[in-house]
Amino acid sequence: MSAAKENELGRRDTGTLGKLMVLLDVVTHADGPMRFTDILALSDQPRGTLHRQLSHLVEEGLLEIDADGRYSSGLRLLDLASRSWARNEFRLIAEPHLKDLQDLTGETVHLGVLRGSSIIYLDKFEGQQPVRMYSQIGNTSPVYCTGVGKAALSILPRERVAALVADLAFHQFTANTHTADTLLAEIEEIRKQGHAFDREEHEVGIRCVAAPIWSENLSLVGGVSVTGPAYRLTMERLSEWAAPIRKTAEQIREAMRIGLGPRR
Amino acid sequence: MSAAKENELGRRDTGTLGKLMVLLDVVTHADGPMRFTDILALSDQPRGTLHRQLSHLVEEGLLEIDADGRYSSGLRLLDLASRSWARNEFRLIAEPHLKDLQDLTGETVHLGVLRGSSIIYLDKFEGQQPVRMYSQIGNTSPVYCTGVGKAALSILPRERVAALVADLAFHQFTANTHTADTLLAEIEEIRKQGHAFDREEHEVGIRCVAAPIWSENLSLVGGVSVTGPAYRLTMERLSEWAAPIRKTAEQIREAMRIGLGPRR
DNA sequence: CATTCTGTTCTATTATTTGGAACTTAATTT
DNA sequence: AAATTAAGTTCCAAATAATAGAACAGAATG
Repeated sequence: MSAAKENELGRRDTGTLGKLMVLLDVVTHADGPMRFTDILALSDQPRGTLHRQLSHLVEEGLLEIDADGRYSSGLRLLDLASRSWARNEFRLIAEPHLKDLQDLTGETVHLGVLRGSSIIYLDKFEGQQPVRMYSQIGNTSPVYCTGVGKAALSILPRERVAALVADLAFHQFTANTHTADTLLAEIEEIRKQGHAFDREEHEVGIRCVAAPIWSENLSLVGGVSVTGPAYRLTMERLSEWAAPIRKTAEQIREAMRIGLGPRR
Repeated sequence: MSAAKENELGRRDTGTLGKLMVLLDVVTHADGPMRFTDILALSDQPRGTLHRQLSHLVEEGLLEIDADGRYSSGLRLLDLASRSWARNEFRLIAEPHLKDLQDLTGETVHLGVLRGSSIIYLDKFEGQQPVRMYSQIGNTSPVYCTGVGKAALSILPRERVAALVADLAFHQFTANTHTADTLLAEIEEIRKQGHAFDREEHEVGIRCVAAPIWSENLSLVGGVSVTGPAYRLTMERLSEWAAPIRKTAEQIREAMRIGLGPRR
């Protein structure tokens, strides 16, 4: 894992909080609970310092330490995130439209938002019921291999896309996963079409269509998608859904203009 | 809101992180986005100090600030929590047992854990039944009006329960919500029975049965519950499920003893 | 146009964090 | 079982970051 290397990559790691957040990242990204020494090896802090930093995080419930002295992330994060999610304005505004789209297509509908070079999934409507679970919500995926990600990139100014792509490490998830060049080419296509496909680029057997959503000043950039198994979601079927999904995205954008702008 | 008062109530608010977490709490507990001045009124920091603190939180993605300068909680929390949830050992161990219980009862099954004087819901298996309850993973509820909460208290030493109850503010959610005295009395009952009922004490029309789960050193205390609408979950029905739910709790406890204890 | 309200920036002072070593305690080896 | 090594914790002078308060700037209000 290159978690410790994040220090060098853009991320703020100065200031008391910055250093603590790096630690929190290290622990939450680990495959399982970490012992003190494991963390020490990844952090470039002296032992005494690290020990106090971890103690502070534990005291605040951001980390937990078990009987064996192993650290894992704390449940306070769940509480904070649960509130953050429940009150998220974008999600609240989009919710009814996502539900409508789910009713229309019968497939899984996702709402995602661009954060750095990842898409964070904010909501998901599956089958008959809204799933209020973190099973997928809160998950992040790379921009370059998700429908929502590519849709989001397509409405950013070209220079911002170029800058973002330049800093990206492309991991080849499937045979169809993009590289920098093919990604930039497809984004031009998406600009014209107004919607993006994921042709099994992230996971074999999974396809999706997505359309972008954005606020006027681009402070919020994301998208909606309809996702499902390739055997059911043929490219023809996906193409049929392109228009309705663009319409849903448009409706959400409009609702945001009204809903978020009363004080503007 | 008494968010700022938390300073006086036990919670650590010294140290750089402690102060920042108080702010994060204030913002995430608010009903909506807060302006700088709103936060200033609840915090006892000078303006300049508060300004920098908020900037740091925004820089780390723990808070977000919109075009109108209003603060709300940041999406980074979702990402962190999603990982925390996915890798939580207690949840992973309990998962198959919860699913079995759901299959058996057909009603909603919850897994909760005691944190301070609240129960945090860690997982939920929902039936196909049409009646939807408002419950969400990561949500917290007071110990005194939930089945899992009362079950959890019943396995704590009496002096710890007394201390916890003494510091509790009892909000009367329904006509059946406990007060300190009735709660302590019922906990004695639950100790004998091995399971707890929620007789519409939190929400009118919602009942549940719960059984406690705990680790040997009480580092983890929580419970499972089966919850549903009162018209379907008569007290007779709930009583029938008391045995199976105690069995599920027992199985999870056993699985934890093995699953969490290889290094012990 | 003056005035208040709101948010931002600056700097000497103060408090916290740091780094390094010393010190326990647990695990491993001989 | 003693000796050795590793793992984790505590301590304190020095370095660094946070604080308080005032001064500044911009927007909203009368």
